[in-house]
Amino acid sequence: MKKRVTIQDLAKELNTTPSTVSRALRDLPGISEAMKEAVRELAKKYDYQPNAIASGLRSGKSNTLGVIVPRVNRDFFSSVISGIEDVVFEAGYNVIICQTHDRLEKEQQYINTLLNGRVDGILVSLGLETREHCHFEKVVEAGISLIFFDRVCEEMDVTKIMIDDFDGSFKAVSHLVKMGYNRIAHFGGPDFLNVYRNRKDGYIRALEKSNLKIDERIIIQNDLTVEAGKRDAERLMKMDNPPDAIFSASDYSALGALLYLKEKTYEIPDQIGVVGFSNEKFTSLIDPGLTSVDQHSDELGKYCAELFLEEVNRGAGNFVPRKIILNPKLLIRRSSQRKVKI
Amino acid sequence: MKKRVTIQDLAKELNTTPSTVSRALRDLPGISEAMKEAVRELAKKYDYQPNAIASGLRSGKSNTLGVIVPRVNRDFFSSVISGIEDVVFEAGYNVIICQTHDRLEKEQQYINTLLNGRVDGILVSLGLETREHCHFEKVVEAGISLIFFDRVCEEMDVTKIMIDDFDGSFKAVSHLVKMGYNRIAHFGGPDFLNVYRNRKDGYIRALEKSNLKIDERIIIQNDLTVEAGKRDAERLMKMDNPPDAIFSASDYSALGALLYLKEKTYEIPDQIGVVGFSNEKFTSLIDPGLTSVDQHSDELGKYCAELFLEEVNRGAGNFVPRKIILNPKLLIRRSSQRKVKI
DNA sequence: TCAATTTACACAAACGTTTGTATTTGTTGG
DNA sequence: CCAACAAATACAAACGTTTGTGTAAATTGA
Repeated sequence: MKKRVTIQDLAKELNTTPSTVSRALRDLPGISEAMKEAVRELAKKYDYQPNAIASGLRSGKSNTLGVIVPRVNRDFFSSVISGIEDVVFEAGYNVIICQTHDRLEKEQQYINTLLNGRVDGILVSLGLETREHCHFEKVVEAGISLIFFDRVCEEMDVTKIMIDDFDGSFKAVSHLVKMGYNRIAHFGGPDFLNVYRNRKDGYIRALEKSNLKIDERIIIQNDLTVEAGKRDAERLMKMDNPPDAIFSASDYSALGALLYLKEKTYEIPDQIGVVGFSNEKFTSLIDPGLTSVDQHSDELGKYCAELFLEEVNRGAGNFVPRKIILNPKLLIRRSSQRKVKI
Repeated sequence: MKKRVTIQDLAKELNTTPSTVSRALRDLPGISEAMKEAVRELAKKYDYQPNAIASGLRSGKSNTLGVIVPRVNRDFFSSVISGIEDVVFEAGYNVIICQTHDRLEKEQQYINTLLNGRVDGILVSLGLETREHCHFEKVVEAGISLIFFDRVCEEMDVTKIMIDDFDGSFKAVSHLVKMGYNRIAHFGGPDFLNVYRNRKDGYIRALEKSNLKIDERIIIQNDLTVEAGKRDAERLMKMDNPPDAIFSASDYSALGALLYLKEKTYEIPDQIGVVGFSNEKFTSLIDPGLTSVDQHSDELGKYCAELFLEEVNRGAGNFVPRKIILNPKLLIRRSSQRKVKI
């Protein structure tokens, strides 16, 4: 086990001091070019690697960014993460990824761990259980930059970046209407999360605009899993007056519905249309292809990262929190393209 | 911006010293129960949070584990990561996830970053480009525990954990043979990676055992993407003597093949069978369902994590590197279940 | 030529812990 | 009652950087 060479070792060999070596390595002013060159050369010779921990302790900066998401195995989130990583890694930051599995407790735990680890910033997309936000207040109090994306905490005065869920829903439902569906059900998530409330509102607005009746009995709130989708599709289809289309706020419950409907040999899209949300990879692979709303996840991640970098570079005080809303895009696939309009 | 309370603040208020407080908090012997209680109480009162950076600097332990994978948006990897996280988080470790996107350069970069960040261990699954391993030697030299999973570096004398790719392939191909297919093509990856070499060997062995001819022309090496699958399926089907089944070392290229075949209206599985590898989520969603080999990804992640914990607890010297091989499981879906045996 | 300024470096403290050792206090046995 | 010992705590150094300040030498300007 090789002992790692430190700044002090370099200084000793050059008959100088750690401070000079440190400044030389970072190319700070006040050091002669000759000395800088000598330091760089020796550092290279010994393959000197700075101790990020020591540096972090002294400077108060860890060059690490924490990212908290419900789960990494959602294409949406893993794609956002890729976007974030691409940008911040270039700027010399590490990324710590934390999965809450939609559990509030995990979220709180991770916030603590990240604060203890002295990350320079935290990017969060809320879990399904999160209705309070005192754990996030701690982040702000600690002077650490906090940015929400997608599922945001609206009460907090920090930067948020999301997509226009209302608009995405509105487009999706308007498309269904245009295809001739006129009794459109909705699967939504908890109302306290911006994304699900807005998706529902967009759905309602689109119906209103088309003078279609809003029927609370076919607006269903569930946990947006495949299983919930199956279960609630069954419930809907067994009603006296079943819907002729389902617009789900999640691709997963849309998939559940689709699987149920296929099993029961409903004709999709002719008999019943299905539309999801998020443009998960599988939506283009299944049969029929599932119409969905793309959230520009990669772009969103990059944007998040850039905002974070700007915020840390400007210092907490000199940065005005902002809200950024990206326009989503409806991707029409076969599950909603009725050939025969009734 | 609230100043964080330190061990020294607590010591001052209790008229004692930092060392006593530190030991009290960690419940070390040599401190009276009364003092421990007082310290704990005050720590709670001020919501004292230990500075992990300072602790890491002094103790030489960062309580962080680095995980390097080709990409997080593969179900296999994201599931392994979940397994790892579940286990090590309980033990007080953080996880830093790094994506190489199968690029050697990224892999080397991340190794450096993790070493600088003084992680306590690194778990790696190799990228497709990795043929050398001096960047991993550095990890061992630094005395940091290194564990490979799935795509391992065979030359290195460290713990490796993988699935029995040979066996998985053998099972898959034997199944195809049993279903009556007798000209089975193979999509594989680079031979220098254990997983692809073994999958190919298993394929060959299964053919040999069934006295089927090995035809090099229908053993194809590509980059295992969907596109490659499409392209090479086309190539195969345009041969004079096309195969009646394709066994792919990756679900993605199997999917590509399947999409091409469906587009050309080949009957799957009757005219041609398709089998993939990894049991990606989409395999059960597409139509027809894609037969695939499950790698127990979650279990594998947990196992990795447990081995890491054992290794750090025992200290680098007192741990015998080992090789662990999990048995994979063939999941038979419709894409290979011929109703009519020819 | 000499004070004023600049340049290049050295010195030392600090970041918040952990840990080995010294010291104080209290307890025990002969 | 005092040496011997154990228990509880204090002291101080250390981890490897960064950074504010001090200081000598080199440079400048009149």
